[in-house]
Amino acid sequence: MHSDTAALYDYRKVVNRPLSTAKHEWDVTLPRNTTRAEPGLRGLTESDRSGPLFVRSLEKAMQVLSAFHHADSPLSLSEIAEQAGVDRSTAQRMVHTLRAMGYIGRAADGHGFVPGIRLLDHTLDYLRLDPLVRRATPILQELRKEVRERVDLSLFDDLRVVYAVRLQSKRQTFYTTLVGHSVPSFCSSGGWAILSRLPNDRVRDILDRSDRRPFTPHTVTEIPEILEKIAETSANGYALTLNQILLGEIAAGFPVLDASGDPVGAIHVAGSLAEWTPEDFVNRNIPLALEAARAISQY
Amino acid sequence: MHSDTAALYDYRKVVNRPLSTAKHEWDVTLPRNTTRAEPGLRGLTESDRSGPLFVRSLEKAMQVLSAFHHADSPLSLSEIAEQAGVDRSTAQRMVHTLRAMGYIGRAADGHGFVPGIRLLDHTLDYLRLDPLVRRATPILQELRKEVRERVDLSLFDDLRVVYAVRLQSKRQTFYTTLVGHSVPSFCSSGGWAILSRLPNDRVRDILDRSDRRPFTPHTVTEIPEILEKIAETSANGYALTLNQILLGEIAAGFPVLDASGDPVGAIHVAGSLAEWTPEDFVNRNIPLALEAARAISQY
DNA sequence: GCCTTCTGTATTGCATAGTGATACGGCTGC
DNA sequence: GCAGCCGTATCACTATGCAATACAGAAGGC
Repeated sequence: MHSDTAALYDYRKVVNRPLSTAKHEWDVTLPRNTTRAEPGLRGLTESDRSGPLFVRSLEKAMQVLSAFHHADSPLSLSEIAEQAGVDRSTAQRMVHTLRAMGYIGRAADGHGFVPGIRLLDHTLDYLRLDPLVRRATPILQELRKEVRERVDLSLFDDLRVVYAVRLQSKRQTFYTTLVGHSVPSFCSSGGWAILSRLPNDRVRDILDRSDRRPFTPHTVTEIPEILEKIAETSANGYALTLNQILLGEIAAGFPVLDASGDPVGAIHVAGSLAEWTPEDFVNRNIPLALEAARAISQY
Repeated sequence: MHSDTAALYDYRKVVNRPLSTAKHEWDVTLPRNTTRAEPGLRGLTESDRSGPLFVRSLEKAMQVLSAFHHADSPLSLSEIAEQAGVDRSTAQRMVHTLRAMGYIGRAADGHGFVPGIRLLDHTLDYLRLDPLVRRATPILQELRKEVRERVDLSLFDDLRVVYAVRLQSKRQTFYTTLVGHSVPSFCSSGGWAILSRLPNDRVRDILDRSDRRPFTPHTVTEIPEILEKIAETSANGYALTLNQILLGEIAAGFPVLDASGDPVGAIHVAGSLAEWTPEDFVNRNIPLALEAARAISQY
């Protein structure tokens, strides 16, 4: 975990963060800031960024691709330029090149651009090569057979956790099926599970830097309260969240550790409060999931 | 569908295709060439590639990222350089930059590089913004409730179809859960379903350009026979494959059409020949899936 | 033990490759 | 009809990315 702190990059400085404008179908089923979590702060400072090894045109290209992070429909060239913080000419060249390679496509109606299917090839590479995903997948499938609820694997990425493997239950919303979706560490069951295995100062640092806007009226946003929850999690060996990200959702998170005992991800079981009392949910699902999390961990 | 044929790019000319060396766990459960399908031929010719709008450094960067397509473990800089067809210095600069942005990470043991988690952000963008994925997800979930087998949505990409939504059954292998996985059009149920809605010369062209190596002893590889299967598919309105990609697998594929009637993807139902006779499989699952495919189509 | 061969990282002068202002024709909507 | 977008095309300038080369540390052979 400490290995990569040298190469850091705060991409948020260069990618503008416009307010998300809710207007599409799933916005009514999910609080509109569900996609809010941002990629991990990597804080490569100006010094590294101006180093002779840093390829600025590539940086711009990735900013162009990232313009879609805040989009909810196809983007025009000017919109891409604006979102990416580059001028129209640069956007034009980058889009042209990315399009030639399949990383950007045209929208179905011919107006505007959308992410290209070739991106999914890299998704596969990531999932295939990640040792955690490799190890977890069969175990998660076993677990899913026993507990008939949603089961996920999420990966720790600083202020957020990113869903990498998703096994569905019958009740689903759009976002709860998508790989790549992420939620903040500070208020998710996976986040608490991971934070509970991190040193205190690291936890403080993460909470301090987190954008702690609530997802539901019940989202815990005050640091003392979060710390309390994390302490509970630490004592129990798992995290239990009610109504934190989604109203009516109950979720349990279990830390997954690497060989040196550092948390690298979490597995989750999530159900509906309409079907479960918290007690039943815990009694029924926790033991199996705990066992699964231990089996995946290498510590 | 015909809109984007101007921007073409044959990335295979620049990315070497080494033989895949099987040695990891899932290679024993799957034929080793299951990942063989290559990203769609986009054949941007030298003319476009040397145009003043084409950013060569970006091309090299993406080739570097694509080096992982043929990897089954972390890659060293030299390996990346070799796979990507660039010199070590270029690989160094690209890796440095991509790493700073989170698109490449170090392997857990500190030796070599692996794809970075930030790639999953773009996965999410792709899935969120693709109209087909949006429309299909809830319908696929409905369908999954009825037929208790594996249900997928795949997207047409020239010589291959790419899995974008995957709803599991109890019996699973590693690859059958991963988004981004792709299989050739010429021998998959989704591929046949799509080809059955394409004009004849287009089908011929695709078959001619396909690398038609068999996946199993039963894979249909001869063009006349494939054409026959496609004709059947066309007559039935769905494709039925036995042992084509995976031994013991039976799969049905259903074309999904866009507003102008062109096929843009397919949905699948897949089961095990150990549990189903083909007749039962057809009788039990086809009607529901056909209806689902129609509901997703916009034609 | 030493020697070879890998790793990943760092430096530097040169010219090419990317830059960005500016222009154009084709839509859409007022 | 004009205004304002869209995506595309051109071109002179110089900043930017290039590739050869050098380096320290780890791994592996013998």
